[in-house]
Amino acid sequence: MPGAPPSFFDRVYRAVRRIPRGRVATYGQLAQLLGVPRGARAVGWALRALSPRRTARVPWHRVVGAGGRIAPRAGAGPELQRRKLRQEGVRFTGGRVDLSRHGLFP
DNA sequence: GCCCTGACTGCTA
DNA sequence: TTAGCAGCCAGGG
Repeated sequence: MPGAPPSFFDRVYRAVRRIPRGRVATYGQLAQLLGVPRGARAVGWALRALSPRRTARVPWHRVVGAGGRIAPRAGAGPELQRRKLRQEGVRFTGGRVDLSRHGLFP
C-alpha cells in the first residue's frame, strides 16, 4: 500500500519470505539486503517480534546465524528449526547448514 | 528523549 | 575449541 512505508519489521519479513525453499540466509545477509550490513541484531529482534500468526507465513526457520549455525536462542527451539530445514532438503554438516550448497549467496 | 533489551557478529585470550 | 567482550541497529517503556 503506497503511502504507508513498511517498517523495518515488514522489510525483514518480506526478505525472509523471499528465501526459496531449501535455501537459508544468515542474519547478516538479511541485514545487508535491508541496507543495514551491521543490523543482524535488529533482524533477530524483528523475527523475535514475529506473532504466531506471522510465524506461519514467514519461513523464519530459513534464517540461521553466521556460518550456518542455528541460533541457540531460537524462539521455537533450534531443534524445530533444524527439523524443518531437513524436511526441505537442507543438509547439515557438523550441526551447521552447508551455506556453500543452501546459502542464499553460495 | 533516554535507557534497556535482543533468535547477531567478529575479534581476542 | 571454548568463553568473554564490545559494537551495531531498531523497538518498547
